[in-house]
Amino acid sequence: MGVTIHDVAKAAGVSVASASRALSGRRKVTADVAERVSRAAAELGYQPNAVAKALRDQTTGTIGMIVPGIGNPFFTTMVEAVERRLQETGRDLLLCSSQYDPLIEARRLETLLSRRVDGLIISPCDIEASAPAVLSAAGRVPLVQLDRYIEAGGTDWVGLDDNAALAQAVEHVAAGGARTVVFAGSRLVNSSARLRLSGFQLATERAGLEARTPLLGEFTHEWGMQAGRLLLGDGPLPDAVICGNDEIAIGLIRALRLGGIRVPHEVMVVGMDDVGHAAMCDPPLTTVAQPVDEMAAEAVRLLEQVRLGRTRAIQRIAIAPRLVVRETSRQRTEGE
Amino acid sequence: MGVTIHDVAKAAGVSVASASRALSGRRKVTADVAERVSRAAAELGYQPNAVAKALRDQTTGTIGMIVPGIGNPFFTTMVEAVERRLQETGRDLLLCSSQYDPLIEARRLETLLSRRVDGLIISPCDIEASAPAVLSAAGRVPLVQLDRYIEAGGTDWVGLDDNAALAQAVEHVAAGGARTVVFAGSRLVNSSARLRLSGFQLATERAGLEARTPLLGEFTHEWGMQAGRLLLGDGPLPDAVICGNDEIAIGLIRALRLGGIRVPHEVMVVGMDDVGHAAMCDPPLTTVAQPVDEMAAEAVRLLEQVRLGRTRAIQRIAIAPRLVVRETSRQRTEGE
DNA sequence: GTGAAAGCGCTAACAA
DNA sequence: TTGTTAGCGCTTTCAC
Repeated sequence: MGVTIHDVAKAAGVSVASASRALSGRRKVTADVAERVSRAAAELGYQPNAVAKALRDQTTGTIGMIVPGIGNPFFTTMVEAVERRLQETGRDLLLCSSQYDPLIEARRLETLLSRRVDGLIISPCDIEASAPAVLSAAGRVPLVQLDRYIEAGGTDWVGLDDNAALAQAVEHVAAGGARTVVFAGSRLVNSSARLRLSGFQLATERAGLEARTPLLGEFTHEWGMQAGRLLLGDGPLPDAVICGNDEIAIGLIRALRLGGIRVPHEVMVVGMDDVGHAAMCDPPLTTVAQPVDEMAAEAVRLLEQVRLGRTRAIQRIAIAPRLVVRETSRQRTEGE
Repeated sequence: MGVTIHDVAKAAGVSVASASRALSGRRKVTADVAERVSRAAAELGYQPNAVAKALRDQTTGTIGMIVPGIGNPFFTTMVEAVERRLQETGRDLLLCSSQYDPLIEARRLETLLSRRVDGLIISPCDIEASAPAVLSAAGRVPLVQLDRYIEAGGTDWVGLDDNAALAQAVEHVAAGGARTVVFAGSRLVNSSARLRLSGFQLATERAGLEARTPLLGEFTHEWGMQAGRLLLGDGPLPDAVICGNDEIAIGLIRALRLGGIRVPHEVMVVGMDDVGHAAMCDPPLTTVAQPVDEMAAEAVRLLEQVRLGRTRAIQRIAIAPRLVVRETSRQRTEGE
């Protein structure tokens, strides 16, 4: 480490100012200077110091991202999409996991801020407890919430149109002949959980289906299995189960099959997200896909807008989902 | 943004030096000064500028990590483990994906270096093409390879003891009564692929099993399915299939079952890694677990050692795997 | 078109 | 113990 622009300037026989100009190419220099500087830089193996540049420019070219957990394939997919998007404009991603803990989340927010990230993309882990730290951060740097959000509002948000997603799922099973249907989701500690449940209720009402008491636990495979067992032990099965995410759906199907129930013949199951192993499980899972790339693109675009200093209203962008019909939901033929 | 240590000093009525000392607590100041400074800082909402500190200290408290793809659950698990580990010493992770492309990888390496990361953890995507960039980076900053590595050697490495892993898998199916066995892995473009194949060959030889021609493709579910179909269409099935990772195993099992073959009754299948859905697939997958947390810890520890300036020999740390017997490999009872 | 110099925010010498 | 100051590496006025 350690060849600076001074070394390059000296080797090229010019001032540091000229070296800087030549290297950046943003100001005119004579061809001769340009040539000498670029050769000197190459020979010395000069590599600009981004830290010094950041201090000088008051911008780091870095975006911070905080997700509840990197283990969850949904967030992983999001991270990947955001990273790709940032690459296109030469920026880097500072990634943190809050490990589903608002305290850790607040701490990570602090360090990201102290590292002077140019913007923040966050999926807050708790709809209430995350609010103070998120709002305070939003006051200091462009911030957009992605997927999950805090109740308080006050910052931009990009996510799924959960109402539309649940409507698609419910209408799909209704069209397949379902009359009774239950929702297996997560306890209402985050916005996704709440939105999906209320979207489900809205949709079943509109479709005239009988909605049983929802099963609320975690967004995990384990909870899916438990929910399946609950269903098995509790009277007649519903015609269909709509799940809060794919993991729950896969666990639930497994429990059902272990209980001797055939999917979709006896119970239809629909997941949500379409990440990870949804397409590969057995049978392949019907689910509602989140347009992850679009969401990432929107989030980055929003960050940009604020950065350009435009004063603008707070934006909430809900992106339309796409139903992916695979094999866990069979369209029953007429009269069957 | 924008309250600096100067503002704090002025508000507290002391010099910036005293403010700095009081804030860091690393040098003696009178109780009075300490008190006034910390109150001023709190009132102004002072937040130290990590960029300036980094420039001054010539250290950023940041570790760069490059993995081939964030979509792969194995790398995700690794990233998570490393992130957790770094947290413990107050450092942050700058995460990049090379997208399995040596060119992108080299570029990411450059920008990480220019951001002056204190160390680099990388899983090079290509055993040969990744070498120049990795070696050049290793010359500028502490670097450890994790999991995959480049052929050239010359840097520290932490990974799985692949020979031991394959030995465990092979001995397990041999003990279960297998006589003929085939390996379904990835083409030999990275070190993991090579090591696992050679480990397999060694182990089958030692165990006196008949090893059929290996099936080499990608580390993906799709390739697993294709390999399964290949097996189905090609004469008598082997007694067991050892797979290069869990994704391949899950795909292969699916293809086999679609072909009417029962697992493990007709063919035993063993995966490798034990991340993602291995435990949750149907039937649950017997696999060889990578001790991811330990590997992450070792990698971070190695970085530390170099940082402390100890001159030391290049280290290669192979960590022992752990066989996880689930249901895709049945121990056949004696005389069956 | 080029060079000298200021300054981004911070900490550690060095003096007092 | 405290204050003054230099300097980390860079870019950009401001003169020439």
